[in-house]
Amino acid sequence: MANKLSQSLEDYLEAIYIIGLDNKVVRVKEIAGFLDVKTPSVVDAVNKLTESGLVSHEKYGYLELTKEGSKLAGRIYLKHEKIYKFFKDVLIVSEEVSKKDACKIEHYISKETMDHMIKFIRFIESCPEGYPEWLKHFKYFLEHGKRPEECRKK
Amino acid sequence: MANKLSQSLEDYLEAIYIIGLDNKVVRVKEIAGFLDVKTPSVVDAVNKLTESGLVSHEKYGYLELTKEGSKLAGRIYLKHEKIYKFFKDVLIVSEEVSKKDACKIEHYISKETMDHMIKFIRFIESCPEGYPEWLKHFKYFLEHGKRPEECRKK
DNA sequence: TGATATAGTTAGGTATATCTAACAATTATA
DNA sequence: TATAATTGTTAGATATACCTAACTATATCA
Repeated sequence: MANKLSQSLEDYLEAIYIIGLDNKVVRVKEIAGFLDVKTPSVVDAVNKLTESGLVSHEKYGYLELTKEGSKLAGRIYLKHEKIYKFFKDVLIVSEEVSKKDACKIEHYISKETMDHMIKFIRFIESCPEGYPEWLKHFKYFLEHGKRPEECRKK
Repeated sequence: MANKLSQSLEDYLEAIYIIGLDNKVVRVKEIAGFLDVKTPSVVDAVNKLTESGLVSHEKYGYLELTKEGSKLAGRIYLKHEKIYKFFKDVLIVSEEVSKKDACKIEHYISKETMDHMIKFIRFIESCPEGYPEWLKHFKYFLEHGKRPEECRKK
């Protein structure tokens, strides 16, 4: 049914989803604030999403995701969360930058790469020793530009 | 001097750089083939890059990167290479998909994340035991959906 | 060297995604 | 409840990045 969305439309859809998560009513103005655009841009985008059957919206009223829209938005948001987590917890990137990069990259990463990123996180979390030694070493490597002694002399 | 380029213009600049790497003469038609667009699109883009001082191009003649253009293109290409390598060698993603994703993501990744990715690769390569045990385990985890025995019983 | 093939350019069109300014509907309040 | 404030919409402009079709320059070779 719904064709592939542009980056921009994915952003609008995701914004509606995220605003809705806080049990907030979703309005055009909210979305504009969230995405830092003006309201006519939101109206345009929402019209397109409505035509695609992803959003329902009566004029001057509130906005809601359809079942299909919600499913798709959820999938986009999940990607966002996982990429964010990967950058922050594996690559030890600052929260702020991890978030910013995830916002962009979520639109472009393929299924396979996403899948492997998720499995990498799961791999780390399944470490029987808790936080993996090697990841501690990577942290050290980042901070000091070299491996810790215990590691190098092996 | 040169303002930040759009994704599209970065792609054109990088294409010129890559075609040039093979000691090939760079022509409009080559670029069109490389990026899978038509020649008028290339002409448009090249005009913009010329105006920005990144490319020199006499009408109906060959194309060359200026010093500045070459430097910038090299930086973009380096990102591409590193992201590709990270996906392929760390996340064990197929070559094809790693390449495709790197092509997109190179335009959006921030300095910090890029830097940490590069350091992660360097971290792995500096492993005193050669190919790290934990990375072998991740490979196993990917293939079997669980950690290898030796790892779990610890 | 003149005809033809190839490559490059120009002109003009389409789609997306933004904006401002003007206007309309809804909501809040004096 | 009439008026003002807020929110949403429409109309029309701009910029990017493509495209096709028509045209022009350059290169090839008969």
